[in-house]
Amino acid sequence: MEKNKMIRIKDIAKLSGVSVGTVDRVIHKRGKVSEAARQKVEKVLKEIDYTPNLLAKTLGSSKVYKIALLVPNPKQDPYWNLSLQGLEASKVEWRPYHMVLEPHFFELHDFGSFKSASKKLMDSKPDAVLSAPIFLNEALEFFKELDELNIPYVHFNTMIPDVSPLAFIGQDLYQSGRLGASLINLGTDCNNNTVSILHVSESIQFSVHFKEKERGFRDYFSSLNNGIVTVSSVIIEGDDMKSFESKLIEAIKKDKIKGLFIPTSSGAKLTAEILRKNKLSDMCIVGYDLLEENVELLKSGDINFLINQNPNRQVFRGIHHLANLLLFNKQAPEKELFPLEVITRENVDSYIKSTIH
Amino acid sequence: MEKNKMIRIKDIAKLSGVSVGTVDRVIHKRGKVSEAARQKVEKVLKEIDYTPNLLAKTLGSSKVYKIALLVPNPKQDPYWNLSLQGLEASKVEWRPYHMVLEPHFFELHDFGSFKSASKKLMDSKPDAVLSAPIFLNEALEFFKELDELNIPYVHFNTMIPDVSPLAFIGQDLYQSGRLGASLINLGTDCNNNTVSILHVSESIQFSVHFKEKERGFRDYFSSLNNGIVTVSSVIIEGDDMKSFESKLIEAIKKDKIKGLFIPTSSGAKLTAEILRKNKLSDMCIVGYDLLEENVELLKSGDINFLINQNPNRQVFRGIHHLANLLLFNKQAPEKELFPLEVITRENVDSYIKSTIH
DNA sequence: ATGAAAGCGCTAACAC
DNA sequence: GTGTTAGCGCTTTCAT
Repeated sequence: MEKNKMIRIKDIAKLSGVSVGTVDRVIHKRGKVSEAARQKVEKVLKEIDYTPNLLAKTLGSSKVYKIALLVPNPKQDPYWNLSLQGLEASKVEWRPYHMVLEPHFFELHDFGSFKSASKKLMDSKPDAVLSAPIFLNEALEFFKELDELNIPYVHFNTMIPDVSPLAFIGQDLYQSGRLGASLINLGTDCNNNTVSILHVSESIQFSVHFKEKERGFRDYFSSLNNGIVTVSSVIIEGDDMKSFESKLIEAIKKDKIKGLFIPTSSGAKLTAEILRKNKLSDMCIVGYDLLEENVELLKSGDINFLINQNPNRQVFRGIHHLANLLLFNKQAPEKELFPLEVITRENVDSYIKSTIH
Repeated sequence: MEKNKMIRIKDIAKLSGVSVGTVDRVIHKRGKVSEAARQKVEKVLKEIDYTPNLLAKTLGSSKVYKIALLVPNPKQDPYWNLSLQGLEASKVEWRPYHMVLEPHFFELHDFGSFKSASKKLMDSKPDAVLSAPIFLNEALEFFKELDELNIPYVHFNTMIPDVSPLAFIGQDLYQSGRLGASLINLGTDCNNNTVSILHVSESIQFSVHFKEKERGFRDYFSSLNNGIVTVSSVIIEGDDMKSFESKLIEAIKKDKIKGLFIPTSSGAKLTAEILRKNKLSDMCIVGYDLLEENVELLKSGDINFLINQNPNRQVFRGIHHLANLLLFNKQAPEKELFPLEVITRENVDSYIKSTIH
C-alpha cells in the first residue's frame, strides 16, 4: 500500500557513510561537523526525499515549545473571547506535541498596557508569537524586536502594512465590505434612499481594518448601475450613550437611511437597541460575528445579517502554522484568507452547533 | 507548566505490583491474565487518569489501519469528486499514524454495482468504513454485515433511518430547505407568485435527502404570514433533455414561478441554460454546492445563491472520527452537523480560495 | 569532530 | 499467566 519504506536518519547515515549523530547535526545545524562530512550528507539529502518522523521526533525529545498569543483583553470587547476559544481548541490539538500556549492581554485604549503586555510576553521567551495587530504603528517596535530575535510571528484579524509576519490569517476586509453592501442591497429597496456605514469610533480601532471594509462597502454601491443609492458614513466618537443616540437618530432621519453596515462586532447591539426604542424598524442591518448578543438580535429579527469572521478559527489556524514551523520547519502560506460567512436567522443555529476544527 | 508528569504504563505496573506486559494485556484485553492480576491493575486504572501516549503507541506498533470510503462514482456526478478531495486531505493528515485510506465506487443507478463494490470493500478487510448511504433500504444488508463483523462505520451526506452508524456527518437537511426558501424569499418578490422546488428526478436519488429539503422548503413558506406565496414542486423524470425543457417552461409559465429551489447540485446548470435560452431572466435560483459549473453560474448572475454542503470536509471529519476511534478508542459524537453555508457572488471566491482543514 | 549508546512510552515477541 | 526485552525513529549525552 505505502510506497517504499519511509527513509530514516539511519538510512541517510548509511548512504553517506557517516553516523546518525552526524546526520542529525547536519540536519539541525547543531554541533560541529567537518566540511567533508557536511557535503556528503547534504548530497544525499538533496537526492532523496527525507521527511522526519514527527512521532519519533517529539517522543525522543524533551523540548517544550511555547507559543504566545497577544490580543486585546476580552473583558473590554467580547469579540476577543472568541479567539480564546480557538486557543483552547489548539491546546487540545497540540498537547501531545509538547506545545505550551499562553495568552497575553492588553487594554484596547491603553498603549501603556500594550507596552507592558508585550514586555511580559518577551520575558516569557516564547518560540513563536500569534498576534492581533491592533496598535499599528505604535506596535511596530514590538514586531521589530521579534524580527531581531528571530522569533517567528503570525498576524490575524487585520493585515497591516510595513510588517512582514510569517503569515496573515483572516478575511479579505475589502471584500468583506463589499459583501456587507450586497447583503444590504438585498435586504432593502435602496433606491432613492441612503445606506450608511456606522463607525462607533473607539479611537484606536478606527483604523486599517475598518477603512478597508468601508472602501469595499462604498465600491460595491458605486459599481451598481441599477439604482440610485447614496452612501454615507455616520461617525460617532466618544463613549457617551446619550449623544450616540441623538446623533444616530438625527442622521437616519436626515438622510433617510434604510441600511446600516456596522463593521465592528459590538456595535450592532447598541444600534439595534436605539432603533427599537425609537421605533425605526424598517432598517436593514448587517453586523459582524457570532457574539451571543448578535445571535439574539438576528433571531429576534432586529438585525438581518451577520458576517462571521471566525476569530476562533483564525487563532486555531495561526497556531497550526506556527506549530508546523517549529516542529517540522514547514513554511506557512503568506496569507490564509478565510471564507466570508453569511449568517442569517435560518442558518445561525447550524453555525453555533458546529465546532472548531 | 504541565501538571504532574504524565502517567506511563510503567507507573501503573509499579503501582499495581505487576509488570508492564500484564498492564498492557489488561488494557487491551489481549493475552491471558489471572483474575487477581486483572483486579489489581483495574483498581489502579480506576483511581488514576491514564491516557496512553499516542506517539509512543503508533511508533511502537506496526499495525496499519485501513479505512474504506464507499461513494458513488464521481464520473457520474461531479458532486462526489468533492468528497474525494476530502479523502486526499485526510491521507496527508493521517499518513504519520499508519492509516491507509481507500475509496470504493459504485454506479448511482445500478444496484448491482453497489453490491459488487461493497463486496470488494469487504474483501479488503477494512478496520472501519465511511459511507454515503445512497441506496437506502437496498443497502441495509451491507450495514448489517458491518454490524455483525463489528466494523465501525460512519455515514455522511444523508442521514437514513433504521441504521445506527457510529456517527452521522452532514447538514440538517430540513433546515437546509428552510434556508433555501428564505434565500428565495429574499431574492424575489414572491407575493402572488409561485416558488418551486425542482426535482430532476434521477430515480434512486429521489429519496430521504431531497424529501427532507422539500419539507423544510415548504414549511418555511407556510410559516410566513406576510405574503401570499404558492409553493409547487416540479418533478421531471427521465433523462430526456427535450422533454425536460418543455416541461419546465410549461410549469414556469403556467404557475408564474418566480423562484426555483434546486436541491441537487448538478441540476442548476441544466436549469439555468434552459432559462437563458428561453429568455426567462427574472427568476431567483438557489442551488447547491461549489461545483465549478455552479460557481460560474453564480458569477454570471444566472443563479443567485448556492448552499454549500462541504462534502470534502464531511469526508475529512468522518475519517477523523474513525481514526480517533481506531487509534484512541475515542467515541465520535452521534451527529456532527455542519454549518449551512450561504454562497453569493460576493463571497464565492473567498470560499474557493480557502482550503480544507 | 564523530560515533556509540541510552533513552522517550509503547507494542509484541519471547522466555519461563 | 507473567515478566523481560528488543525494537519503533529520533534526540541527546558521553566517550573518543
